[in-house]
Amino acid sequence: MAASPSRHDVFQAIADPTRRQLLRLLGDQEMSVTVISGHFPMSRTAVSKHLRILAEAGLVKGRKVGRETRYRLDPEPLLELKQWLAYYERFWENKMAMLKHYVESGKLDGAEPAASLKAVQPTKKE
Amino acid sequence: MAASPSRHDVFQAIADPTRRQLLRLLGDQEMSVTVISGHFPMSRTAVSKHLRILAEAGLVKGRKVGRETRYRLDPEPLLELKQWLAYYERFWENKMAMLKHYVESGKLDGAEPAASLKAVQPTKKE
DNA sequence: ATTTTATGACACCTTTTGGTTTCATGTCAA
DNA sequence: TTGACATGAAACCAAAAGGTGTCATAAAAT
Repeated sequence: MAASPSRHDVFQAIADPTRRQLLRLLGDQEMSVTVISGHFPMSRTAVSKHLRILAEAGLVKGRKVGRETRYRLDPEPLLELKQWLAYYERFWENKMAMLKHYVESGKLDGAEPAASLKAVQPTKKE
Repeated sequence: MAASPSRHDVFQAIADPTRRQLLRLLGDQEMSVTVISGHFPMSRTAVSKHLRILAEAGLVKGRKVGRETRYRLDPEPLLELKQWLAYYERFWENKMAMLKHYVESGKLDGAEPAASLKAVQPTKKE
């Protein structure tokens, strides 16, 4: 499935639900592959391959302890994601500003703001 | 390629580099499919399918204007990503705390902190 | 020394992805 | 009305993803 090192980036790595679960699991504690596999409804081999992909992305680190390999989370690569996401902050700000405007001008009633966000930017006919 | 509505989530949507470029592009301004395609080295149809996936994830909205469809960014679903990411803040804090400890104990010199983060948690032999 | 356990490497299979080209349809312009 | 343009849908394809089972090997336990 995976061949050359670091063929997977953070974005790909977190795209899979199983791998996101793995990250959650490994944040709490270091665990061996077999123990980790116990938490998933798939084969140990499959889990192992997910771990490999996460490792390629730098999101987990494996450490050999006798005959077992223990994996743990390394959150550092998530910073890239955080930075990528930061770019879009300004758009949220815009949305909030527009929402505020609409609310103040009485075009929106007191409906739950979060649900209203999607409708804030009007689909203006041209 | 895609059949049922909303078969793609945000994590999958942003996993592809082309789609991330699309988001960047559509943040600045609303654009028609043909114009968008001009920015990419692939066929218009291919771009159109990426747009579809982004739309399924709610990240872009399409609006028909005469014979063309103009797409624009909708950053709202990125909030889910932001929340997911927020969970890992505490790990960064831990890392920073550990880094601070190491620096103060003189085990790390004044080397660039960002580059040192990966080495902060020592691979302790058991 | 022998056996069991933990893991990674392989070979293999099916589905999904990302891309292509072609075609049908709706809209705009002459 | 006729023709050009914009787009989405469909059929097709190669490669990657996600899974399986088997096997080889190293370490532990008996």
